[in-house]
Amino acid sequence: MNVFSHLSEVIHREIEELCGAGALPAGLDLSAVQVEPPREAEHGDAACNAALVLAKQARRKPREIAEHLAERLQERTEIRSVDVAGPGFVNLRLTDDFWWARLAELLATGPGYGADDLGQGQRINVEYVSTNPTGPLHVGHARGAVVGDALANLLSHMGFAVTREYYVNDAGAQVDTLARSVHARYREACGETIGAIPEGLYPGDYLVPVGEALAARDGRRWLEEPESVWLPEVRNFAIDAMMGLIRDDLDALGVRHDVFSSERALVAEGRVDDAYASLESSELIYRGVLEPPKGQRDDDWEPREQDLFRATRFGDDTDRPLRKSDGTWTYFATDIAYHRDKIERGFADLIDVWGADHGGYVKRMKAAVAAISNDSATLDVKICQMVKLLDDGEPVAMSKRAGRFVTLRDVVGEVGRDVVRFIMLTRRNDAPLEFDLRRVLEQSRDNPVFYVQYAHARACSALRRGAELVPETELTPAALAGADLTCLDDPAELDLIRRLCQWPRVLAGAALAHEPHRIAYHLQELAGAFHLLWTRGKDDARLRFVDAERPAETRARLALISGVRIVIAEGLALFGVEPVQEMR
RNA sequence: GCGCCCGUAGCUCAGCCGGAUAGAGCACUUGAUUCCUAAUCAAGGGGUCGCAGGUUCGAGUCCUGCCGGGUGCGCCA
Repeated sequence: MNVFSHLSEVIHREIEELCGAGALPAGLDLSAVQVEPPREAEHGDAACNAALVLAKQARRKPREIAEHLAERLQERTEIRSVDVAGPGFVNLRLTDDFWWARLAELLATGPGYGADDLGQGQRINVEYVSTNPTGPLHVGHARGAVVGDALANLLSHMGFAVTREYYVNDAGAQVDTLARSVHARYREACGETIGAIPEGLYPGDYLVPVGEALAARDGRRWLEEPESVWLPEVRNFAIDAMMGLIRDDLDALGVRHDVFSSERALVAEGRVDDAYASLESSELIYRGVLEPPKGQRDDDWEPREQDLFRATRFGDDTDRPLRKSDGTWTYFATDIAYHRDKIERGFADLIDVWGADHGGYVKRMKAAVAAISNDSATLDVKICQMVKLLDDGEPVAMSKRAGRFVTLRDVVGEVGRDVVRFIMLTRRNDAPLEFDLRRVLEQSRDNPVFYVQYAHARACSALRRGAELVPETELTPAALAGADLTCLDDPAELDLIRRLCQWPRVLAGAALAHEPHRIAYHLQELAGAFHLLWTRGKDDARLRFVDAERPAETRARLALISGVRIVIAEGLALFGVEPVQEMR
């Protein structure tokens, strides 16, 4: 049960009955009525703003509405007390019995607690990573990869039918550059002396084995041919090699996709022409000349008539070109076709996870989605800000131009997949992220990965200990659900139960807002409440989790611990992180 | 010049479609270990929520204008 949804339903019903009884006018709009955990614990277990939001439309004083509502809520058995506070908040305090029943419910559900059917099978497409197939992934890419993957996990957990997608930019000039770079390495592999890699080609060493593999497959046949002959062949070979590299990188991170969509295929199948024709038939394309861009050196600028998409009709700042001067499509044009393709495949909800450098494209892409779907599809773009890589507080130099950048593989090798994944989710996507290679391995309070993992390990440890000292009890969650929990009456214990019971609400909020980082914060708070209780047991023997002299209390406490373990494990699973059983 | 993101404690950041006395960690000061892992916990100080207006019963949150930082700006992707 989502406690807050439950209370919200109860309150909605009570208000409607108040309307029916004439205490309030009929036909009130209750959409703004909310029940949420109050910031201050003294305000109770749940607070409702109904009286404040309804006062105006009901033309009553907030406190008067609150008093009416409080009077009715008082009658309910699960509610211990109701207070009208401040300007008209209705603060609810639930009985201990209610909370114990929720803990039992959590245990009876076991893994999957908090899962819901919010999405009701609604299809949603999450596109992430989508880096150009020109080299290995670096740490910056890891952020988008993890955010997209965790978001997809979360949405799937909450009842959405999620498709995880990677858009392969295998058309355009950059893959030609890739092909030329590989050809240089190929000549090298064939025994030619190539010297320094020419300016404008990719210099990275990762292309050396690709050149060698090409030589091994095709021998010397591309040495004497003109570029126009070898380029398409080498390009295909190189793209395959790069995608293999990228997939391996993603594997190392535990990130997977259901669909890889090829830009080249999209163009070849005429899908861009289709999208163009569709926009044209809606009279959203015209021949026009754009203003020169300001604030940057524009030596080469000359006014030119182009095919322009009326993006300004949909909130963009300027209309956008669809064709380059050589007649080929712009990146934006193929991207429109790609998003149109997603919509035609039956997705009304699209999420794109992009890097910070694409921030300027959000408006035009949203405009395009609105245009091609007649406003029936939504696009949410999650921009992931930069990752600042540090080593014990000192910035780690990264230079893509010199072909020297910290690869994802290096970082995963250094600190492990789980650490990378968790850290990438500890910030809002639009806030920059510091990633300190040294600090994320520290075993201390300020390392969130450790702190949460340690709580899980401690819970496991106590359960192991319980199995030793009270061998006659079964300690599976299902068995513990039947325990007598009434001794869990210490404020710290009840506080922990309440936090566990917020899990469904946290998941729902994170899923609807597309904000997986909220889970990381909740896990940290939960771990904190658990660590606190653990230490309390040192001062106060009555609160110790495992005590062979008192098997009934031990059973109840192990039930609580089992709940903690389940929720932390659930959260980590959504993040794709393996919970640890013990710290070493 | 324009767009987008950000501006909250000394530092790094939360703050959930506006809600009550603005929170956490780090750092600093002090304390807790014969006992389930002290790899932890507790207590304390620390704020004009960038600035100024506005909307509202109520603004860190919404609107407008400034200031500061980041990022991007026809045919590159």
